[in-house]
Amino acid sequence: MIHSYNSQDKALLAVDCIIFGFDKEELKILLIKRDFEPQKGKWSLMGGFLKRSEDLDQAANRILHHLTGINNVYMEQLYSFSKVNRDPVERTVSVAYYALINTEEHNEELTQQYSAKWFNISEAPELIFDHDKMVKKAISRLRYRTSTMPVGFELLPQKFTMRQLQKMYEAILGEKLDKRNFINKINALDILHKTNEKDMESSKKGSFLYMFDEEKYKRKAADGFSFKL
Amino acid sequence: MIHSYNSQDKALLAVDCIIFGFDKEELKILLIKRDFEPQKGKWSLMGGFLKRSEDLDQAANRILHHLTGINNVYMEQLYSFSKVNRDPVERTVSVAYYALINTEEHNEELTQQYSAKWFNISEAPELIFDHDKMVKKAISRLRYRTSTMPVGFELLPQKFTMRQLQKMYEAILGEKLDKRNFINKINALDILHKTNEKDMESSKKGSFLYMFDEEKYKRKAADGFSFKL
DNA sequence: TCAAAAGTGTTCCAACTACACCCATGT
DNA sequence: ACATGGGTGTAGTTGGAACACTTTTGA
Repeated sequence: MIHSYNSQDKALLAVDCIIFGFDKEELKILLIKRDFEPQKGKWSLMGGFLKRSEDLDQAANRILHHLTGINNVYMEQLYSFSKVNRDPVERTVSVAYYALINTEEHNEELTQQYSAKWFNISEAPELIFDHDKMVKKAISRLRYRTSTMPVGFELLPQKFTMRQLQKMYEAILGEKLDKRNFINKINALDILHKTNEKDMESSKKGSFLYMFDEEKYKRKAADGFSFKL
Repeated sequence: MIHSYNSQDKALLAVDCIIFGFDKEELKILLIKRDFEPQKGKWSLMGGFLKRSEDLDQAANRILHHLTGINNVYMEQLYSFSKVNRDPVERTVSVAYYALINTEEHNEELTQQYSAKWFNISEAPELIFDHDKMVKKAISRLRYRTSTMPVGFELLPQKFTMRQLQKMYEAILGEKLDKRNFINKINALDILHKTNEKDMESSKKGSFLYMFDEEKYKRKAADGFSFKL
């Protein structure tokens, strides 16, 4: 049994980010066309390598920022993928992170300055390496998180309608929800603030805009959410 | 933006295992006295380094087997810990795994051949590095898993009493459960087989022994458990 | 006047909780 | 005979699910 540190194999440590967005109807992921070998030209998650001077959370944020200009978003470590030949060039272990971002705020820059593109979850192309597995796992984690805390305000603009919120949950969960039950439950949580503005784009009648109330949220969060739609 | 693989930093990849056991009354973890520097002599999780020829799951199993003689147990990847100075000797990222094992089957060998020792969760000594954080995270994952599938048959001997099962859940969840409600819920799941043997050790009357029914379980598992105590 | 989305409550049923007494046996 | 843990059922409450009509207004 040899325990000396320097007789051990080392590996490259990559970080790959699954970036979720939501755009009125569909849950989306952000992909880039890989501009280096191997698999140049194929679609890929946002990825990079861990540096000696940073931890994984920092690396994930740096990589996201670097490839998209985005900063300060919700990110969470997902899982580490380590099949021996997952990357054909080098032995690489990849730690996957997922993030939730608001597509409206971040659309232009992304698609223009960076060669990133949003894809509907259901229409995404095949990805390199084991990235498809990562996405699958991220979706299931996102669904779980849904029942744990009121996820996904990160995915919407600051002001949003009940209908948008509902559609977002439907997109995440992959099922239709009842309109009245949904509103009742959301209201029961008591973490929204109803503005007196209306969004006139989606209908003739117009629908009220709501905002997420951080104060109320924090008070609730203290004694632990549990939350089912 | 440099993408060449060989200009990247490499890191040591460690695997640390949180081994849970259950012994009549208390949830336990298995620790070893570290026999090499740094922090020689302090208590530690079971750990080792990833080899070039194996993936993380394999490494976790190898390490567990190597340090305890145990094979074929339930293990699951938990989280990767990566603070820059978490290990003072080398930049090391550690992937934590947790396992559930039956203490009765594995007690002798462990404490004798290997210098491993079981500690009650509440009485465990302070551990090296960030291992305490790992344990905390593992417990919360274990609690979650409890509501997802009938966890913890791994922790009991093949035949067990209702009371043992209940105590195990109480130990995991850290709260008392109502005897009658507990039995009703377990029976509603319909995954146990009642033998006609009795365990005479715990009481004068003796209590029936149950077994986990894998067939029934598999049929249920197909359409997704959801399970609350 | 019609089409399209917004808004709004009630009833029913299933699931969870709380709760107390008798039984079998060894000492 | 008594002390110890084993075993059993019900009533009340709560939370989730199903469900349909009226309102507003732009075209």
